[in-house]
Amino acid sequence: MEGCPLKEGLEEILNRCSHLMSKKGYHGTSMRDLAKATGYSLSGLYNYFKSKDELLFLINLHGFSAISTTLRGMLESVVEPEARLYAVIYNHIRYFLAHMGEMRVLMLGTQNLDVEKSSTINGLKEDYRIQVQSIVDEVYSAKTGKRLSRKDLEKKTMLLFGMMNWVFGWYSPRSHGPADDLIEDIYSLFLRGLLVGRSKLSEADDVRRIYEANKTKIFLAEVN
Amino acid sequence: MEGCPLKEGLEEILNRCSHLMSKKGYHGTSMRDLAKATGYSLSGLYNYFKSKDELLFLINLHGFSAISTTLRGMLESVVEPEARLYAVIYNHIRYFLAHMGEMRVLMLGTQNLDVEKSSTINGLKEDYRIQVQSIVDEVYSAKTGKRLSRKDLEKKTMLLFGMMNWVFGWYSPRSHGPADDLIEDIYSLFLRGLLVGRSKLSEADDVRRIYEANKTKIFLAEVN
DNA sequence: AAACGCAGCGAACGTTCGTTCGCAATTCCT
DNA sequence: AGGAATTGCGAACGAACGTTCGCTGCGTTT
Repeated sequence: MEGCPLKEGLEEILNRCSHLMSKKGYHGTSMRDLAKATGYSLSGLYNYFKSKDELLFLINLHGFSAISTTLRGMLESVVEPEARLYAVIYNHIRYFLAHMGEMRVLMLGTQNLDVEKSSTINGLKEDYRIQVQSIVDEVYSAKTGKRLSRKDLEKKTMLLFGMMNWVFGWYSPRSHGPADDLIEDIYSLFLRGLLVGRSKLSEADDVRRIYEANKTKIFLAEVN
Repeated sequence: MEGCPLKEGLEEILNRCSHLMSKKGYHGTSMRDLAKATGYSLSGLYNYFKSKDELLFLINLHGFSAISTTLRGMLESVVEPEARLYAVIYNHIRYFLAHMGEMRVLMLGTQNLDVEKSSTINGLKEDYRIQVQSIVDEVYSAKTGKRLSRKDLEKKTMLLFGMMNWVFGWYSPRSHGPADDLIEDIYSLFLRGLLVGRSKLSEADDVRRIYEANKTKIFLAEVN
């Protein structure tokens, strides 16, 4: 993947804009808000991107390129399958925490973009997913000698992404300890859970029956 | 928790509105869009809620009350710690999949609501989290004889929520198989990962160093 | 039968939205 | 030095926003 540096000043603008958008959402953040937050005038912003859509596109482009590129760089120097999995998680969480606003915007999706822009982003997203997925594949094969089906591989990988992406919603170093510990938690939980086979629960059928029986009685909590 | 039925017709309105909002976001969905989707006129909608804010509040209120209530109901009939954990996951995923739009809106958060409304919602959210967390506590104690620290307990619980909440972004029965299998995947991965202790990786320090060395070289992908 | 309250609507309100335009200042290239 | 491109801004545009108003039916109560 080729690279080109960002226009002078644009990266800082993207940062501040992501930060705002991550709180209020794309439509909830106005160009006037963005102007105020970046220190530019409303019309002055249009020297850096030619529409609000393009701003969202640039944030997504920058984010996915960056996290994918740093991962690729790391993997060049790491060979052990387990260490490669660790590197994936380390890179993702570290980048995530250092760029909360940006990553939050990426998570909100690109439904607002036109087809061309959003398929460019989807391509990058897919590339990154494949990178991570192939590491999961590697580590599973190396440790068990068996191979996961594509369906299972995809599912496990997505569970890993779930754990990693959800941290934005709850993690604070102050109450949950250093990020490196969090990374090790995710690594341990995922790796152990991945390698140990599926565990059947004998009461599973009972649970299902109980759910079906209960699900009709749904009420709205009374709010005085 | 007391309950009261919803105003006639409101539940259907909430459903359709959540569905729209889950795609475009709160600010991205206009009252005119909602009117069109529900079949009411723009002004007619105001007979069911007195502002767009209140609509978002009602969706959140209904969602969190429902999932929390169904869980409470299930847990009354399930005693084995492992089965209780299974019930938590089963309930969450099943409800999630049956109410994708609503749940997606809940995930987007309540930053747009005033302080009173959003703290009501945060209370419900917290209640639900505590329910789940105490089950994780139970199952860990029962199987290991030890007790997790509050910090660790919170972290593990949040990793579970991450796996469960992220499904909205990728799961489709057609390509990933039946929901019951997904539920068992999450259950197995989480339970095994939870019970097996932390696994130290000897190369962890190397990975950290490599990340630090690489992270300065970030470029924007070239987009012809 | 009269009075009332409720569900529903079209039209309009004031505001805010994303974007454009014309023009000044600065920087860059030759 | 001088023209061209870039960076910046205030003012204004039409469109879309959430909400309100006054009115029409309609079912229920008195």
